[in-house]
Amino acid sequence: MTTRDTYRHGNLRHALIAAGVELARAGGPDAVVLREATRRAGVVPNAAYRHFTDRRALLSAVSQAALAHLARAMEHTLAQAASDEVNQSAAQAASRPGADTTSLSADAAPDAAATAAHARLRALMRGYLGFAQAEPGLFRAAFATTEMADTDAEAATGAGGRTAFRMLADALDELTACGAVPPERRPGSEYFVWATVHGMATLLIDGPLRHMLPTQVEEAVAQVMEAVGRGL
Amino acid sequence: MTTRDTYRHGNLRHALIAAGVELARAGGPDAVVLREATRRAGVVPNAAYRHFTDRRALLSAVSQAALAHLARAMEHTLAQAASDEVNQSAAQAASRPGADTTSLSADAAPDAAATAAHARLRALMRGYLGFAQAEPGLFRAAFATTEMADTDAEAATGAGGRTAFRMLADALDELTACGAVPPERRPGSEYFVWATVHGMATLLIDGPLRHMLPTQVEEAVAQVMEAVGRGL
DNA sequence: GCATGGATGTGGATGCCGTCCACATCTGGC
DNA sequence: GCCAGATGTGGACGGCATCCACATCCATGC
Repeated sequence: MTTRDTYRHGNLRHALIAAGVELARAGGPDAVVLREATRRAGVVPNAAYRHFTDRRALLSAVSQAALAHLARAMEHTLAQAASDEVNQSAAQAASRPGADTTSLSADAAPDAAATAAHARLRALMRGYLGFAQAEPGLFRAAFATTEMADTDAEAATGAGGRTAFRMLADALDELTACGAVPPERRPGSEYFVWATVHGMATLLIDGPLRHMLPTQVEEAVAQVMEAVGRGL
Repeated sequence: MTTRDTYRHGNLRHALIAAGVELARAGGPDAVVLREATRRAGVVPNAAYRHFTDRRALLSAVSQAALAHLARAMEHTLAQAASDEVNQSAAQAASRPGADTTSLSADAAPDAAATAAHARLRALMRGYLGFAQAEPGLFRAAFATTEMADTDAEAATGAGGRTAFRMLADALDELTACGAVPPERRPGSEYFVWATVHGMATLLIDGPLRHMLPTQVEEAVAQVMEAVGRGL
């Protein structure tokens, strides 16, 4: 379509990954077909082998990109929760005239920091689950590669430079720091949280909850998130 | 190898599923290749189409078989836990001479039933995770089909006629019956448990915990199971 | 006892896919 | 301005899923 005036400088690599992401979005990891990606990039199949040793290598790059999308979705819900918190605190302050609006944590209940940290963790879980539901193909592709240990690799991060897994871990650190989680339970707790949220995601997009009504889904998700909170 | 003296009577169907299970065991769902399965059954590729409309249909049947294997593994650990419990109770009774050995739940602590029910749930979770680790290819194949809602289908059960999911639900019912889980939290709690244990399984076989030492794995698993218990 | 029709397996072909090898072309550094 | 290495092209191979037409077999009904 658009003139490509040569693919030097590694443009083809990016074009192939972008095409692969679209394929994954529409059909999951199995739909990431090397020949189709090259076709969309307006190039002959073999050209891909100058940038990826394998189909698996292309899929792996697509997977990284998908993980980055996941991380961005979580950043988004996290930021949203933060602004909600500010608004809510402001409203509280407004309803209590004379309170100091600038020190948010000091004027609230003693464990305001803990509830805020809990809200952040919940926001991250919501972001994770929301992404899985909004982009099931991308979500599956993100975890399709057996070498998914690269969850913490370079290209799999959001705008803030953190991976999805890292964001969960950081939220747990915050919970521990403000005393909401006993320190002796902190190590390894990201596995619990990640496992639960990831399992819930697969339950929602591939499992028995697949065709539930949105309200029922919402209820099940809320219930699971509460159980996670109790389990920490 | 063995003479087949005709495949009438649907023998070929079973032969193909068996071959598919072996392929899945060795290489996961993608390794379930229709032509290879027919080759192993000593038959021409097209013969498969008399019994399965599709490659996907074959994979689906293999998936059911894999789910049955999972259910059997869980039945096994459950039975083991039951016998352990008997032995332990017997030992307790022996150390307390004069106690009645025949009524196990009556002579123990007030919540003996609850601890036993907890032990059963833990045994099921161990069975789930153990199967995933012992047979990762089969485990992945079990959940490869998008239509995995058939988790509660005919052929996916163990010897006792229950699916893996059902066994978890029954254990939760027992926990509720003996008061270990508040009744208002019971509905939907199987999603929490299943999600956590399933997510943990994928973490163990595909994720960052993949190359952990067995002792570390054991510790992480124990920790997650405790968190589940708290979360219920 | 035997014909017949539906179920089951065979043969051959098509089109897509991943991947390999040899060749063309472009481009940055000398 | 030339050359070497990087990049894209052309053509080919074997494997796969799937389709159509044909062969064979077995149970059923006469």
